[in-house]
Amino acid sequence: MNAKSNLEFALIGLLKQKPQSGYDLRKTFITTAMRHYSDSPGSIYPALRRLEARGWIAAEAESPHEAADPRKRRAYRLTPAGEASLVRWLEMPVTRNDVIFEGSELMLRFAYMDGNVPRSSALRFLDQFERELSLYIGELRAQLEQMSSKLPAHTGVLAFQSGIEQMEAQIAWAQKARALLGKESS
Amino acid sequence: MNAKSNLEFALIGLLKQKPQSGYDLRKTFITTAMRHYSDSPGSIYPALRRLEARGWIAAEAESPHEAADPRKRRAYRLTPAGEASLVRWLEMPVTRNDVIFEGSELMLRFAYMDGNVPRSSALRFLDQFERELSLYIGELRAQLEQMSSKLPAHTGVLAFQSGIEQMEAQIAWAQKARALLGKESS
DNA sequence: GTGCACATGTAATGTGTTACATGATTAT
DNA sequence: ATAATCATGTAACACATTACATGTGCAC
Repeated sequence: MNAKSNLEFALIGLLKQKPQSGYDLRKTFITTAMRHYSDSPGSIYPALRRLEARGWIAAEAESPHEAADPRKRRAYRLTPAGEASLVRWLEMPVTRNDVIFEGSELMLRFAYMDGNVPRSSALRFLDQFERELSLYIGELRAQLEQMSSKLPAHTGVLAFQSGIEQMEAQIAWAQKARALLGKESS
Repeated sequence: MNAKSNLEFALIGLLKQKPQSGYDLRKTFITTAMRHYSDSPGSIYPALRRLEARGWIAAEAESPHEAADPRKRRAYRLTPAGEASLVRWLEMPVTRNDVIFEGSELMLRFAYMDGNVPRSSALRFLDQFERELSLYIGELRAQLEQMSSKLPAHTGVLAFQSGIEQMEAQIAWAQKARALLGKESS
C-alpha cells in the first residue's frame, strides 16, 4: 500500500498537473530542476506499472477498443485514489526523522502543495519543519562543542559545520517562506 | 574495482582511523553524526566482505592458528591497497556532477582529508567545490527567473529557492573554511 | 533510405532494508 | 537463571542502474 520511494510521488505529482506519458515524465526529470529523480527507463516504466497496479494512475485509452499496442505512446492520468493518496502524503506531519533523513522528500512535498492542499497546510508544514530542524540543530551544536574541544579545526569538524549551516539556511528559508505565504493569504 | 557506494568509503575512512569490528562501525553510524550511513547489519557486513574480497581491508587474526569462529568478534584493518584507494578517492577532482548529485559524498571526502592527504589537497577541493557550485547556481538562478515570471510565489518556486539558498550556504561555508585552512598552514 | 528523435520495454546486476537466526558475554 | 547486550550473519524483497532490444515517424 505504501509508496516509499520519492520517485513514485514525484511521478504522481507531475501527473496531477497534467496527464503525461512515461517519456514526457522522463524529459521533465532530465531537463528541469527535478534532476534528482532518475531519468532512466529502467526505473520510470516499472514505477508507472506499480502505480497502475495499485490503482493510483490509469492509462488513457486512445480508442476504446484497440487492445493496447505496447509500443505506442501511452499517457497516464491520476485516478481519484491516486489524488487521495497524493493529498494524504502532502498532509503528513513533518517528523524529526524527516528533517534528518528525508530532506529532499520534504521539499518535494512542499513544492507540490500548491493547488492540492489548502494554504494552511503549507503554513503548518513550515512551522513543523522549522521546529524539528531547530531541535535537531541544537543537538548537533552540542556535539560540535564536544568535537571541537578535543580536536583543532580539522576538516572533520568543518564538514560537520557545513551540515549545520545548511540547516540554518533551511530555517531562514522557512521563516521567509512563511512570511510570504502568510501575507498573501490575507 | 570501483566502490561506488558511499558506505564503503565511509567504512574504510573509519578503519583508517583505527582498526575496528563491524559492530564498532555500526555503533558509530548509529550514535554519531554519520547517521546517514546505514546502521543495519544487512548492509555493513556484506560491505565489509566486499572490501575484504577486494583486498582493501583484512581481518586481524586473533591467534594465528585457530580457524576463524564466525561468531567471534572480528576486527578489520586497512591494507596498503585500501589506504591507496582511500587517498585516490580523496584526491578526486570535484566535478559539476558531484555538486549536483553527490553532495553528501563530497562532505564525507572532505571530512576524511585530515591526516590522509596534504593540506593543499583540501584547499584545492574547496576551490573546485566553490567554482562548480557557483557555475551551477548561476544556471539555477536563470531557471528561477523564468519560473517566477510565469507564476506567482507558489510553493514550487519557494522549494526551488530553498535549493539555491542551501547551495549559497555551502559557498559561504567553503570560503570560510578556505580562509581557516589557509591561515593555519602559514 | 539513412539517421535521429520518439517511445516503451526487458534483463542482469548490485545494493540497501527488513526481519530473522545464532550464540557469547555480562549484569541482575 | 534469565534477560540484555554484544557480535555476526543470512534470506527475501524492493528498487535503481546499466545496457540492450524494439519499433515508429520525421527530416534531409
